[in-house]
Amino acid sequence: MTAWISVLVHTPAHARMEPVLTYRHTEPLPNGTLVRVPLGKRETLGVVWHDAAAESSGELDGDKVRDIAGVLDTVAPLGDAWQQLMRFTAQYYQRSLGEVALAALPPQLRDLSPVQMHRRQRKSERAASKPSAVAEGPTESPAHVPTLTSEQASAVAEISAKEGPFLLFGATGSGKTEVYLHCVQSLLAQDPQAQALVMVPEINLTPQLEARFRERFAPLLGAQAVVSLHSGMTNPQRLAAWLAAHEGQARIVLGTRMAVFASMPHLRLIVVDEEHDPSYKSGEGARYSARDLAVYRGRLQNAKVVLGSATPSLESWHQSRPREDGGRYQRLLMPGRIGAQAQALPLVRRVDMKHQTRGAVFSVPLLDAIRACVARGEQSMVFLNRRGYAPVLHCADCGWKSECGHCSAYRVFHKLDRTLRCHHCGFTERVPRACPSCGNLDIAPLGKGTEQIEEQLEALLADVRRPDSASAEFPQGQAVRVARIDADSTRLKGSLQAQLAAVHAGDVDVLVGTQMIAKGHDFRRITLVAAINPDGALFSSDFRAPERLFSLLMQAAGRAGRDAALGKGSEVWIQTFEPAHPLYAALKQYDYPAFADSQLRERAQAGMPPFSHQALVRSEARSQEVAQAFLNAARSGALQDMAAWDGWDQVLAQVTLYSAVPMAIARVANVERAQMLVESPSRQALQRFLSGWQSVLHASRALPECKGLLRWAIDVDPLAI
DNA sequence: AGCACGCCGACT
DNA sequence: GTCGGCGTGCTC
Repeated sequence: MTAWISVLVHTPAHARMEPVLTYRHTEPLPNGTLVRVPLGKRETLGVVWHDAAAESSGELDGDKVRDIAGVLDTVAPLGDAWQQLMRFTAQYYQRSLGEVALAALPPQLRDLSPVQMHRRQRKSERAASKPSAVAEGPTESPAHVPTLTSEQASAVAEISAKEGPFLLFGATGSGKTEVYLHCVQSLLAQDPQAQALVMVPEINLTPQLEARFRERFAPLLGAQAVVSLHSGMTNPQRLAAWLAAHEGQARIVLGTRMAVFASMPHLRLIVVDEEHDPSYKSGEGARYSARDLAVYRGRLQNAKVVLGSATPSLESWHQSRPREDGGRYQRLLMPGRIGAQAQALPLVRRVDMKHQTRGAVFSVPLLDAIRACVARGEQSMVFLNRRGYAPVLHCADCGWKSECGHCSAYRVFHKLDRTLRCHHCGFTERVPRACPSCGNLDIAPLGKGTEQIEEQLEALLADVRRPDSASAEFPQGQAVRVARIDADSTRLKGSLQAQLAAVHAGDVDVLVGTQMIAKGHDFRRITLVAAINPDGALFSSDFRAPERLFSLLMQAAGRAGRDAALGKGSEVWIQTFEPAHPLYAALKQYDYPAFADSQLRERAQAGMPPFSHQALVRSEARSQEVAQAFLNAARSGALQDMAAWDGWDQVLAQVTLYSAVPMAIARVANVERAQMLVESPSRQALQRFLSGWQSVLHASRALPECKGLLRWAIDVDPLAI
């Protein structure tokens, strides 16, 4: 018997190829079956996909059809819900189904034959059934389960009683994680098969989350019931975790945005922690938002969705307005801080830099406060979102600046290894001794980065001794220890964890860093947090910059005073030229709702998201002219060539196409980039427009004026414009 | 996306 | 003389 099998393979949208190819097999195969198929000269992974909508339309001569090379029949077929999630993702983010579905599977699935696959599964079965391993003990004593505060308890109760999706608006330190743990626990207790998915924005945050969930659930369910899924894992680890989720042994899946695509047949709960975090939006391939897909997936699989944040995205905040005003999420409030909750939140102090020495990195009052903090034996955290020593090197004589030859950006001065480095293309050179343009020896750094902050702090605190540090070895007491944590200091694997451990151990008095240190890490002894120069975001052309700044400063502030005993005197310092700015005023009151509401009013007035929906088409070429020509050609194609399409005028009437502009950094690694904004008050109209426009975009590529176009891509719901 | 074929520049 | 750059074309 011969059956014709439709198979989805990894094909990007721009390849002129049907997303589903037809193969021959001895028997019919159910949808979602993983197969290996010959494709050209190679063999590749495919998913059986009989779908009326995606079925290859054209006639195809029988002798072209090849046989399926193998069926991965030890793996259960991917379920309907997973297939539907792939269809939705592909359609919403304007990518081919093949690309989305195959990219959502663990990479190693692509290289394993059915036999190898079977062996792999046998191996992990044996490992799972061996209870002797130390880490695996249901033998361990049951974990201590803390009693919930009344706030936490009522959040848990609401989540269990209502349908959601929920926006858990909880201040930093209000114990959101404990709410997640309880929700997962009651879910797993109710249903012996149920699975939960818990996502965090960053890989750095997975170890502590995993530790917390393991401690709580490994004694109840066994260690193999909790798995992680993120890009820091090796391919075999990822495959094993993915299979455990797919087969249902893994009851709890923890991970970064990619985990939203994990096959979880019994999924009943999805938690998106720090839901506002931009890391949930993918920047490559299909530019999906794992947070938005989580909400969709929850509806699809009848799973509860909990989005948690102390500073929700304005989109989610708006969605959680009262139901009678059209809100679709249930807003849950947890304003209190636990542990230190009796204490007030850290006092926010604004320093007016207009009244400080021009060019000074540290204002006098901030420096005094840091010195006092050190003298008390407490820790401070100094925060500047710019790594390196100085963002640019400058010649005062001829005006030369350290531009990158390949990008429209300056190379950053890194003093430690005496290099000029481009943060966009990586181009690195030794710092020249003299101005490369005029030979002047007097070239100077302009602006400041974390390296410089670290250096200056060491000098400014050189005379301060740590309290009670005098010993035989150090009769005068020990010098203040300044440490820096940023992408440069943590380049090596494991060095972030090591540096964090040093801070926790009290080996550091003053911690300098980029936003890396503002996120999630639970520093207990920090009582002073300072933002050195946060003003940049206030007048940025990016309309989301204030939202991000507020969130970042709230998170940074959340690092201070977490220890109940020290919490009382904690302070957050903001050095600013705009002390009266409403953003800082709202921050001082820790009043996210006021800030959000004022931002939303501005957005509504300007017709910006969430009151409109956006997509961006980006193009790359060797020249800016070609990059823009492509966008303009596609634009006129939409307005003219497609005018005859049935109903197209109604779509166009609801869509605004802006003109092509160079991107903020127009050239990166000698590639010119341009973009075009598409906007509509109706999400559906935008979707219809983009779907219809695809063919014109593809066709525009062939136009003579677009010769040399390197690539283009659509970004639906872009985060930065 | 892979992978091949094919036609022009600097090097073992 | 080759090695190798990436432009173009094809895959059931």
